[in-house]
Amino acid sequence: MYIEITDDFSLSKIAESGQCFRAKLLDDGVWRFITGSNILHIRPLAHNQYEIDCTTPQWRAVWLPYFDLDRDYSIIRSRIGKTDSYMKNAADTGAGLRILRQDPWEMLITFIISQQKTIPSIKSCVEKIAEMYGDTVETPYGCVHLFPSAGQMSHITDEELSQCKLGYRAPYIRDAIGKVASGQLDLDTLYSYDDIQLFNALKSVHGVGDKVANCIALFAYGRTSLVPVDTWIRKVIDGVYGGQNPFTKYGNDAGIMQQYIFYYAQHNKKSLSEKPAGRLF
DNA sequence: TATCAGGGCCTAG
DNA sequence: CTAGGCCCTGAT
Repeated sequence: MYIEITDDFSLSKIAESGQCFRAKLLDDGVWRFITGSNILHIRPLAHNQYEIDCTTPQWRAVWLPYFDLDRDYSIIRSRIGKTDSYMKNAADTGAGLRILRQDPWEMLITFIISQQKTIPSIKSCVEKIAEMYGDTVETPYGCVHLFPSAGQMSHITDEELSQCKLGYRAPYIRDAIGKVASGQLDLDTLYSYDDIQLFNALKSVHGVGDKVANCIALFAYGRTSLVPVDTWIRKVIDGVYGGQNPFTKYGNDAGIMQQYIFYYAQHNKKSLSEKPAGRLF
């Protein structure tokens, strides 16, 4: 079926944004996204039109919230003040990015893995886990491995875990599996928690620190006021903004600004030597 | 071939 | 509170 999306929406930028690691460009300009047991094939056409291979109820129930399409990102971008020129450049460059609402279990495991790894390395780990333990689904574009549930992963042996190239993170993953599979940590109930409660609950898992907890809260639970500070964001805060956090003043949009800047800094390293708004110095 | 840094976190002191 | 170690991969 066909749909129209008029707000900011770039599949390539979303796929390269460092928040999802399994999105893939297939043949014929078709993108594939996976979340939980849902698989979407989507092809951009002209005039904001997209061809998709799911039903209207599936689109509304799963993919519309997944892509955060009820939020108007172009308005959010337009509210960036002229005094914050670096932020404005980042948002102009990153226009089309969206904060995804992804599966919490997959994000918990994925962002534990992410520490001290490059994005290509994270992708290969996640893909390996899906191949080894996830359900297999046949699609017109080939077979897809879903990300395994905590229950499915609870049977993994230590030897199998080490095959996934997790390194020192293996015991962290083991702890996450144990807590979630046993019900000690119920990721669904966390939706009803406020930001602080959610943050603390996530940090109860071994290997989940401030940065990873913020990533899960932002990229799974849609907590857009939270800002994960990784090495790139750190470079921008220190090098461009003189150590002064530029995100807090954006309130509920702070996490979205973080995503524009992460994308901008990663794809345009020269930007790290840009001058910010003159008023800041 | 060698070296470095990577969407950090834990532990020891 | 801070420094050091960590398991491995992709990039240079």
